[in-house]
Amino acid sequence: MMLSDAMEDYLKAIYRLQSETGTPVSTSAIAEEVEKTAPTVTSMVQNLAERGLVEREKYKGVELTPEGETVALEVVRHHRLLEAYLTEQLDYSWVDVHEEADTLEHHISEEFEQRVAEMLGDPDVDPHGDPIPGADLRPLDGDETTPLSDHDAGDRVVVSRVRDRDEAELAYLDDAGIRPGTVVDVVNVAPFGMVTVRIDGDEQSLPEAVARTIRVRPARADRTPTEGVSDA
Amino acid sequence: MMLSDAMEDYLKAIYRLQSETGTPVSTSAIAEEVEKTAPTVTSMVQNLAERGLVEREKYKGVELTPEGETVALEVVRHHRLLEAYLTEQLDYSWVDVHEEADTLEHHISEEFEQRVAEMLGDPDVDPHGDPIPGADLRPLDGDETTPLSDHDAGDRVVVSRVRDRDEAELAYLDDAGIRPGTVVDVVNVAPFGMVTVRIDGDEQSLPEAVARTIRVRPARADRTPTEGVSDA
DNA sequence: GTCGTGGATTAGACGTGTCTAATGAATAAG
DNA sequence: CTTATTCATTAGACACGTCTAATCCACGAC
Ligand SMILES: [Mn+2]
Ligand SMILES: [Mn+2]
Ligand SMILES: [Mn+2]
Ligand SMILES: [Mn+2]
Repeated sequence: MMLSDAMEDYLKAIYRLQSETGTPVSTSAIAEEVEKTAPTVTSMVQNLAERGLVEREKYKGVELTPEGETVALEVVRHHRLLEAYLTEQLDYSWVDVHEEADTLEHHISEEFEQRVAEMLGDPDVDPHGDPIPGADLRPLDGDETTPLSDHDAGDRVVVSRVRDRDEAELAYLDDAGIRPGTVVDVVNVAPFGMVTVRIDGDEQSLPEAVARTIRVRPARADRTPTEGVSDA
Repeated sequence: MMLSDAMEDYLKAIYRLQSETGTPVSTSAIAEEVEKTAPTVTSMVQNLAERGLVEREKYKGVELTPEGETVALEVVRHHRLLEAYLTEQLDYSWVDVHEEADTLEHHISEEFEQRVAEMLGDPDVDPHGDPIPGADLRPLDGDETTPLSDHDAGDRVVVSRVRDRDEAELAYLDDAGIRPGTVVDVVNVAPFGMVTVRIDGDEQSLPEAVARTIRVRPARADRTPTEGVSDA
């Protein structure tokens, strides 16, 4: 099936929204995600439904079919492999890679995908900590991470993934030394505004808007997998 | 100026045809090069003329303006850098790179171009021996090479460039051990058909259709630049 | 239950790149 | 010169992705 860039972007958007909420996705949510108007989305969604890539209930919402999900996973795989490749092989900063990958994801061949994956040793996360779908395009596991802003003073957590779309935000995080793998101690959570954390001994405060986009997992005490859930 | 992939491809086509013949380019020649119908070409050429990228004389032909040539050179630079990059860094065969580059050339950023060029050490030819325009996009020098088929028995020549668009042909050349830099002794030129050559001691015959697409330069006796024209 | 309102869809339009069919221009052959 | 042939252009159509304006539907407030 020959799909346009636009169609791929809509499928990716629906995929993302669907994974976030678990429920059918609204026209307006898609419109916001792809930065198009609602009627534009309606007509594209009709098109995708005719091709069997989404299931649609009028006035209700839209869901990916298994085929649609596979396409979305392919695009996401391209995107995240490219991000990894650009940072590791071409010396891009993780701040800039998203935009470049967002275009290239639609234009690389299967061969390119394979060679890049091989060159990188089949990585399973991209530079922002987002999981890279495998070549088989099986659905990804559910996300176990929690927003940093949901944690309490005293918690010790490890940064798992950060949002990759906002360059200013990434630059901020980069500067703060926050990236996947960073160990963070939550020092204080003020009711409304700042989250104060300690990183590498330094204390600093993060606006809640930022803390909400940093996804973390519990730091198991000093890397000893004592009470780990299945990790194999 | 925001140009579509299609416009870039037409400009590249006009550029190629113009460098080959030196004269204004006909609608039908462009049509053949881009694999579109003549009316399609006419309308695109009108569009390009309105944008000041080509100079057009109705029923006569079309020529690039300096701005149009600059765009063409940019696309050609992308194409050839990508080909070099794919072969050198991603282990592509020179047989396959053309197609991949033909798409990607329209979708890489200036940053990508720069990083690739840097990574490769600013190469000046691509894997097929075609010159890569510099970052300044100055027009390329004229081509000094001659078709192998124009040579006579007894000539010793060095392969300079081969045609990159025909994968079957490239596979053939690859197999024959013919690539840029290969030293070739012309053993015999039959009036119509074969050109017999010696490469690395082995004699083999090439169909004239192939010999015509292999561009060579004289092998200066054993790499001693005695009677060289200006080479600095 | 009715109704108002917000979100979704339909209607209708436009720009782009492409096509086929019809027409027009340049030129080579007589 | 006139004409036949070839090549280019114009005319008109279509698919696609997008928009704005008009209409429609669902659902929460009453
Ligand atoms: Mn995209
Ligand atoms: Mn990412
Ligand atoms: Mn191209
Ligand atoms: Mn080439």
